[in-house]
Amino acid sequence: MRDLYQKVSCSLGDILNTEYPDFEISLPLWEISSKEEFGDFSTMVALKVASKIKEDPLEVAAKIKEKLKKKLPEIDNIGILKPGFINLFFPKEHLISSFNKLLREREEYFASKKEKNVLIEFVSANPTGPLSIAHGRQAVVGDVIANILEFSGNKVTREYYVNDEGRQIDLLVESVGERVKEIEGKNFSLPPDGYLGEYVKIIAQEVIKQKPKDLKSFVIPFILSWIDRDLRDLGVKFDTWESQKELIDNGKVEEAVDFLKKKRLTEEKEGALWFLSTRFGDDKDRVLIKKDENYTYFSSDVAYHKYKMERKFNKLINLWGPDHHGYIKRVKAAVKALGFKEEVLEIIIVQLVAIKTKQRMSRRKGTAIPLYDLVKEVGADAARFYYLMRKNSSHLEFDIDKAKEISFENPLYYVQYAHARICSVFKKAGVNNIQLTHTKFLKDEKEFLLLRKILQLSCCLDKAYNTLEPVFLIEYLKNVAACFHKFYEERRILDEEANVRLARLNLLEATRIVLACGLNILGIKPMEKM
RNA sequence: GCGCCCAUGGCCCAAUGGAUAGGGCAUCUGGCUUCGGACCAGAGGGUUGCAGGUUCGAGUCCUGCUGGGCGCGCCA
Repeated sequence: MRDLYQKVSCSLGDILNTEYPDFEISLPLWEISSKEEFGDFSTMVALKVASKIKEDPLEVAAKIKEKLKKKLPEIDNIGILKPGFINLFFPKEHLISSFNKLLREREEYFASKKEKNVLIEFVSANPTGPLSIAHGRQAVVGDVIANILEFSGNKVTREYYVNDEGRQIDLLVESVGERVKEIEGKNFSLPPDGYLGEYVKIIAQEVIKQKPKDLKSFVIPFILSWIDRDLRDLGVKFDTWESQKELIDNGKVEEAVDFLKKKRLTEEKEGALWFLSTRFGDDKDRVLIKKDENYTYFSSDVAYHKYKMERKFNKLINLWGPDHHGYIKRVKAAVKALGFKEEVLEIIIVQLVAIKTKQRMSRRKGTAIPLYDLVKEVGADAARFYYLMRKNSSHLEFDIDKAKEISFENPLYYVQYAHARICSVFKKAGVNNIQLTHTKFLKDEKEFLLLRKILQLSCCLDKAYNTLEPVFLIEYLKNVAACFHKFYEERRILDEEANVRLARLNLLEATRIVLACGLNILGIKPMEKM
């Protein structure tokens, strides 16, 4: 389907270039038809062109159709509908040959070879406590974006940036210290903005047990081990953990600041050192070194991004929470000032998880809902699927009191059920490996409905890849499952005569491959029974 | 005060300025002596927050209003 899609896109692009050179082409030209009666692919370029040149859309569509017919003689059915849509119907032989290829190559059929070296940084929550369910979304979305990139042939490094330096860390360590005193029965007083969560007491107990020499260098790794464990329980594993403290200790921050200084992009004023970020599109200049001679968080971030670039990645992706929205301009400014191309860095804002409770989630106040509670309650797979059900930019409603319903009503099980049903049919049929013949015995319209649907996976993956939105894969898998369940209800498989039976078993196997492929990319294990 | 985002059936969400505004949950009605009923088929439910405007065409774009969320540190 992918090769067909590309061919069809090129043909249409050529026609537009020669017939309507003034028309600016915006991709994608074709989209998967929203309804079966609209064929395999639809386009509304005729409408766009017509509005630009003030002609009748239907006439433009007719003209384009004639040109398309000449370029694509193998496609016998091209339709035009009401306002000016052009719809393509692929002949069955095309679908059958794609079907054969799919069965031969299996998941590989949908893979591609982009061969970029990508760094994706996500979660990066301060090590000041266990991860919350809000971080869970960042973790799963980042992980699945990484999977999508990997499946498309890129080399991907998953990185967690550890903010192990600064005021929040000091506050937490101080809070632990006071809790230690409390447990030991001494006088204690929590700092004004100290951390109030119960976990602080757990750490304090651990401190008493292990009696570390230095509190800070004990507490942070301890919390990081929690974070790592919670992420693994969710099925997310990082390749590298970059420490902010190490960037400072290794002189990388100093180096980055000096670099900007030498380029005369800094200025001393009011006792502080400022980066002239307004020269690169920022709203105001930013402090690099504070009056008290300490580096700001921003200055280590400049160094961090410099260090990212130096590691020879051709694409950097950052996943941030919406609270960092105002931070984008200054980091992009820094990237430009450091002499790198701005487009290399892509920043995705993943919205927070909205909680249906009166109280606001705060880790410091100890009111955040821990990620491990959710995973314990519903399991990693259901949590992952649920997290991916909205676009990155959409708020995700999350009612923790309904966590059990999340697992029971999770559409994941609709998809898993389709996979398990297919496995069950194979078990009943008593076949282990399917022969790749008999695909030519697919004749029934119901069969082709399902076949068309499963072949769309490559287009769906392209869309998810281009937009970095895993939600399209979720929607697609729900769609495939629905299509399969319907087919299963309408047509028998095992009690048909031999040729049809084998053809349908092949169709089921292809459907199973598609479902498994999609689920694997989502980091979810397909179930053979449930 | 400045800036950003959101408002779509009872609830949660879809819909690159384009095809009859779609789907899930909930409600109601049907469907297993037959490959798994965690399924399928069907029904009801909408003036897309309000008022204008732009055009062949507006849920989508512009202006104003109402109601909600968030960001605006030499915090991290």
